[in-house]
Amino acid sequence: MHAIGTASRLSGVGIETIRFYERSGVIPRPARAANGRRLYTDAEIARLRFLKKCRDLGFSLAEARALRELSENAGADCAGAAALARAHRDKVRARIAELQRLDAALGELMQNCADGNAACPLLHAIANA
Amino acid sequence: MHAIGTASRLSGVGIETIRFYERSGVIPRPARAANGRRLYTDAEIARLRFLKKCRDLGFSLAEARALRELSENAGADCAGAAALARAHRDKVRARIAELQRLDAALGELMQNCADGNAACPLLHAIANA
DNA sequence: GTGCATCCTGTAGCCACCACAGGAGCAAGC
DNA sequence: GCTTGCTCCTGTGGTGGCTACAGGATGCAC
Repeated sequence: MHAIGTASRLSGVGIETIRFYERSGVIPRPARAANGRRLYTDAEIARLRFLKKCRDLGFSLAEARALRELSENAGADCAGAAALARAHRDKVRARIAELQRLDAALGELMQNCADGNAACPLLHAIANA
Repeated sequence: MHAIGTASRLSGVGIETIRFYERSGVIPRPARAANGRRLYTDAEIARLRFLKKCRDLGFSLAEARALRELSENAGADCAGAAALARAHRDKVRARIAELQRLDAALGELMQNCADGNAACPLLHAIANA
């Protein structure tokens, strides 16, 4: 059984974040020592590590929670997990495409700026597009 | 002078968003009619359109506000605007690179899932990476 | 005068945390 | 035994950029 600081260090999830996960029901309430301090088992720390990896992969907290539940159920629903991951990858790709459009638009706007014009073409373009 | 609904329609900025911009000081408080309703000049509506375009280009509200101030000052500081835009484009590109890494990682994780394995390789990979 | 659209203020919710304030406990060194 | 410094506790408020009400007042067309 480990204190919250140790759990944080071992899982990579911040102390405040662990307490936030508990408050919002993402993880169950852990055991408490006689002095009221939280105590975490190795399994609970593994759960936190799992959540951290999901968040690092860009899954929302709700998705991360769903994946954790899928992984902890006997059998580990592979199809469900793959569907979640596919949907998430599609969102990531859509966002990439959107940002690439932005990148191109910004490039165009900045292009004429390098010419040392007196009136800024960038600001003018934004104002009058 | 136009009511807020007209200003919203002409600028593309939502009514609640216009009031939010006012509350947070992004735009100055407009004139009021005798009955207390907000009245917007054409210049103020143009300002809203400018902000909208900046937001559509992915600038933060603070950056949008800075650009607006640059554009309204006499002379329209081109170098300042270009610097803001460059910094923003760099952030956009960094985000694209990050998302592309995520895309690749997700692809790898999903790869073995299609094989119809009993134990889900995706969930296993997240749990034990 | 009746209905509907529009406007007003103020507050709360979204996401995923992060940063306190103000206090309590605990272990080590002197 | 006392101080120092670390960790922990609860509770609250802030971030960004809106969005969605509640509960009321007004305006305008029929």
